[in-house]
Amino acid sequence: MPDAGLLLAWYDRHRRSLPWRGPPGANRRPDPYRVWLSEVMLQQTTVATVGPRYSRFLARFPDVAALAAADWPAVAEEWAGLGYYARARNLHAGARSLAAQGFPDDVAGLRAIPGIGAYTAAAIAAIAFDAPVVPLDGNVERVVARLARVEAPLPAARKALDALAQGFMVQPAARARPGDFAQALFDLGATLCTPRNPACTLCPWLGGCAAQAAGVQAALPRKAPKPQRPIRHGTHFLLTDGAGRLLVRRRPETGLLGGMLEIPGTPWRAEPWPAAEALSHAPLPGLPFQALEGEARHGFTHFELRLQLLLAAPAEGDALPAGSGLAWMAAAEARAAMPTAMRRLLALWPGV
DNA sequence: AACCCGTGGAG
DNA sequence: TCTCCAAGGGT
Repeated sequence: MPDAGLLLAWYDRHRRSLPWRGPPGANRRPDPYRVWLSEVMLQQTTVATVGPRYSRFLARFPDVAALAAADWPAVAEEWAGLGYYARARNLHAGARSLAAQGFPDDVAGLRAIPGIGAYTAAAIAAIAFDAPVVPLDGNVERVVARLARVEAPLPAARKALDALAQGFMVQPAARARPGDFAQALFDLGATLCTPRNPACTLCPWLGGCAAQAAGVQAALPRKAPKPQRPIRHGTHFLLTDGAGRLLVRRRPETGLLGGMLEIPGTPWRAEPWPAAEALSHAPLPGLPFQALEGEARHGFTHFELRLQLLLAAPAEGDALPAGSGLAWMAAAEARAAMPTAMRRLLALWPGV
């Protein structure tokens, strides 16, 4: 493995300025809560997306105590649109547990917090507590696979890549600055050692890269092919009152879009719903529904969703079924608290 | 091990 | 339009 000092020297000149990073050369350890929040928010989510959302979340929930004291609807609203909502549920539950226990400062303790896996535990330990570990994320996998010219495809190659990555920590330069070394690897992977067209001529490790020497850098790391996504259909029911409010429902705590607000509708299945069949799932019986033009499309990780929308305006005073979880909410407020799939559905409605 | 779990941007 | 992918984790 090449010289860790070369990468750190490059990082000191080219590091990205990001909201969750302190000023260059800061000797003060960052707040573990902020590192935790940023790492969770960055899971499978781009830096560009996270930037403003991280700042907004932190302004609303500035520390563990504030997040622990919040109720779930407030946290869900703050996370709406970011995806992978289990992250928010775990963050919230974790804050409530940490508010009493304090923040663990090693990998094993961090790993026990829900939503913190091998990567995030290593990242927090390295960045917030100077633990001599290398967090293996997609960037580090790519960088290491190229340096060592690992031809085996992911995810099977992950263990080998992790062993190679941890090997950097035998170097005193890396051990002296574990948090900076981890973030240097992230920045290298994000700005130079990119998935396509890596900028090898600018790389501080140009001389030590086996893939570049062989001319195969752009083809690594190899990945197992992904299964194709099936299509699912649903029909939802937009009920409006005379005061600009919508009938909304909170989804079950676990599973897809768990704990988030939704427009009530049918289950999502492979076959489209004939209107007559869909109506048996309407939240209020016997209403005259009008079909809205068009279809909302939304791609999830493992299936493609196509939704139709039926519109009705219940008579004032129509009672909501007891125990249904249905509630009236102002349209703008509801939209802001909903996941993207539901926002797309609402966009079919000219009312907002 | 193989699935499940969101979203937006780049190419 | 379509594929790929991003500071992954849980089951």
